[in-house]
Amino acid sequence: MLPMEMSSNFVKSIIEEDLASGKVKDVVTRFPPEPNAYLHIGHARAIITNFELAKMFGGKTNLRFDDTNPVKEDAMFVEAIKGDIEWLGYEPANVFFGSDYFEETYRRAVMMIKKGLAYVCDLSADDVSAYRGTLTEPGRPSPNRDRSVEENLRLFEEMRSGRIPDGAKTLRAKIDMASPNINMRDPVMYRILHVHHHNTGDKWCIYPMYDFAHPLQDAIEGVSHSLCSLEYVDHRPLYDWFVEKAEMEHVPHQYEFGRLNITNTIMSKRYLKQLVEAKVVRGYDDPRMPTLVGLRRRGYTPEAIRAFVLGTGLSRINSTVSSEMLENCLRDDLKMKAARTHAVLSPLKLTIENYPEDMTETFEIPNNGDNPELGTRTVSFSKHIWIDKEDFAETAPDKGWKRLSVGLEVRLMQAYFVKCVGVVKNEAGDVVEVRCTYDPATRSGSGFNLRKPNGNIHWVDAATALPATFNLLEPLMVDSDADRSIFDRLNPHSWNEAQGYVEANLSNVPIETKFQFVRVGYFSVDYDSKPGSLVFNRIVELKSSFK
RNA sequence: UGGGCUAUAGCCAAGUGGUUAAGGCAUCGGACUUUGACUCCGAGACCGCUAGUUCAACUCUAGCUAGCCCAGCCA
Repeated sequence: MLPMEMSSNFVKSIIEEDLASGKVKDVVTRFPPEPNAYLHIGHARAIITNFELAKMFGGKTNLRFDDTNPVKEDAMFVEAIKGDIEWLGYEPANVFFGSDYFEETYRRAVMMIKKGLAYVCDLSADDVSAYRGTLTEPGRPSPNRDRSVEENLRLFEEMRSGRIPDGAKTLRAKIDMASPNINMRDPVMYRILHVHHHNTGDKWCIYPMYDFAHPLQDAIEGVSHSLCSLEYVDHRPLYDWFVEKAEMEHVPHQYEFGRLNITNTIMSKRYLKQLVEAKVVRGYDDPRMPTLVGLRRRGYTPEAIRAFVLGTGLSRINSTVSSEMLENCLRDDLKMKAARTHAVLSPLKLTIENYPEDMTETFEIPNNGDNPELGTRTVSFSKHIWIDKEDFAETAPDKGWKRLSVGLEVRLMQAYFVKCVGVVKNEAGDVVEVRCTYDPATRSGSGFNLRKPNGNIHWVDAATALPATFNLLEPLMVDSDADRSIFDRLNPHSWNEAQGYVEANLSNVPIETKFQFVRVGYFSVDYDSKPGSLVFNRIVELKSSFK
């Protein structure tokens, strides 16, 4: 069963307590992506968690683009990210940018200088690093640590004016160079970057660092619960310090949860970029990619992704969930929603000897036997039929064989029983045609029950079937050994194409339409598909206990 | 003795002193079946380890072990 809402977890408990104690009145969360990459399913977890949590408590969720580093960001991603969130089914209460708050952030920085809590530092990047100390040794104070408030004010203004080159000065928080938490050793608050910003243009040449900007942004927006991943745990003391020292009226709190990984799936932005740039994949929306655009193109539904995220829970552990879990969510979602039709992926000709050459029948059959609301469709039947190679073996391999073999009788689903009376082979000895006879008394729907077939197989009428391409997608990675290069871990068979046939009624299917191809799997119409040249992506296979 | 975080079945994950330790995925049986699907029934845990507190410990305490994170003018 698909989980429809978030089960018990530590963040939910915290919110319940905060509400009960009166510490928090309005639940406000936010999803703060940096606009520098396509979103992937790991982001989907953050999105879904933030939105569902707020929704559950009558709160709201903002989308906030964390655009404090113009050298890495690109406005193109802003629209892409908005689209992904909308596709997932969420609507942000507000769409903000970190850059909306540059003026306010600057004022707070000035305030902190006046309070003697921030200073302009002349150290180079290398020197800042050297002065910082190591994990086991304390750092040393910057030579400029005790500059006067007046001088700091003057220099900070000078930084802003544009007269100082990149990297020559920084504004630093005056905290504790001996702190065992390295984040507290006078972290940089502002750096000089003479770079054009996608929102603020050339107005600024100093940009705030994440550690300073983020808590202020949360505070300004009235965020109550600021969720982030585990690697920010060590930043929380800094977060709280900035909120307090910058005298923010609203006090947000940060809570961290573990990242979600999926087996056989590479999730880091960097690796995904490498795959695209090396042309290992066909783009960010390649149906093998774990990006939201990739999953969408492949045929994953927002409902399945939401069920997956809700079903895997939330904790302070970096988890690696089996990809089978995601696959199951897709099957579960499409089980009742998708029409079930016939497709033959590896065609083998079947000829019914006792069926008249010029006869054609049409059958009205249900689109989904478990869901009458999906209606019916008409399929044709005639002397020449395509079946799947896998459904035929000249001699049955074992007594459990439930398909067709010489001398055995199976049901062509929704049609007739056919009995194999012989085969035609080519020079190489491969079976190229199966010869059968059919029994008119066994017509589906007739109530015939005098004998049981050896199995049920799908088929399409060769006279009317449409040729189609099937993209049989497998994991990009076969090896989870993170020590090896991703290029050494690639699955050489991640993309297999099959040429086969589908029912004639699929001639005009729109892209992204989902089907269950009976006994084969769930498929979605690819973006490249068009009438006369149909392309289907296999989203997931059906489960099978057949070995 | 840098600091921090984590530890419940193969994978996720509830559980916050007293329950047969939820649930999902996976796996293995069985039933049903015009999908070897679905559905249904059944099966799995010495709760990281060791001491302790307690009538009672997955839950509290101490010690230990293992894994992950931190030394960007990235986020």
